[in-house]
Amino acid sequence: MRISTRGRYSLEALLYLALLPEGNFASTRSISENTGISDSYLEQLFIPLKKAGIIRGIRGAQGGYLPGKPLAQILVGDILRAVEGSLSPMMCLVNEVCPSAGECKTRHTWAKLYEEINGCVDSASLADLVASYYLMDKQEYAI
Amino acid sequence: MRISTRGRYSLEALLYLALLPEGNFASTRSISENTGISDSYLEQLFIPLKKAGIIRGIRGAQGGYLPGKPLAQILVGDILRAVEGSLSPMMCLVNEVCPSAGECKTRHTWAKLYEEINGCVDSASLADLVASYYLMDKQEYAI
DNA sequence: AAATATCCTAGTAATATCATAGGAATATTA
DNA sequence: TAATATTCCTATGATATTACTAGGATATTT
Repeated sequence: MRISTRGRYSLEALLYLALLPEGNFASTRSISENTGISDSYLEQLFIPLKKAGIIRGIRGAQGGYLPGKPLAQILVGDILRAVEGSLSPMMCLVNEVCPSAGECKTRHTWAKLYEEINGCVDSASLADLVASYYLMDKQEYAI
Repeated sequence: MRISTRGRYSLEALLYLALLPEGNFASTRSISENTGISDSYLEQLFIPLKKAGIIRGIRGAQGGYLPGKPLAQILVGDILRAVEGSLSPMMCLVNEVCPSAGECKTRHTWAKLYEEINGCVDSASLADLVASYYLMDKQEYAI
């Protein structure tokens, strides 16, 4: 029941981009230096993130990446699903083809958990994370 | 972000035991025949479930397994945690030793998700699953 | 043209998952 | 008491997933 490093690194990298001054961008190299995430691994993660419109790449020398849309429109769940695939606790809920869905005694349990997970990760946007980062800096912050 | 077959099989097997007439028990062999789960794999899963008091084993010929306490006291979360370990989406929340917990910008996100997951799986007991199984049988049941 | 990036694909090492196998201990039954 | 059926326990192997690394093509800036 873990979020892999793909999801963790992606969220950390995106928060890094989100904290840049509006309109600025950063290369994988500089993100790597500031976050400790391998830059070649970051490149790999950025492919699906770009495809999902979550980041935008600027090619060529002095290029880099920046958020692909307003921070309030980028949900934590969007980032995680882009790099991790569906957050369903059970594959049978994703492949809509499960033949025994009708008589499955546990399907409801998984379906509810699936909803809760999506609801939770979709309840916060990057804008929210940025806002609570500034709060965190000013006052003592307990988890 | 998946529950593995350990969790899935365990819940299915326990629901099977829960649906037996009060006080009855079943061998891994018969559970296997009725659920399609490999019996040697079931045996493996039953070790931690027994340790957690969720099931009780009766040794010898004509032995078997039965729920270890009243169904209302066996939460879905108890079963899953027994065989899967912590349901935390991020290991750093479990090892309380994360050195950068203080300045971690994403910890709150994971902590909240962790709470939601535990809250969800702990909101239903085996007694609840049994009850909704009988409902499911009587009326047409949409997920 | 040289340098610096993104972009894209392949490969590899480590880890986790999903079992299977075999045997010891224990209880029942004949 | 012997045979049988079962839990109990450990080890091992196969497969899948994760977590990277490497290298080169393409684009842009200087």
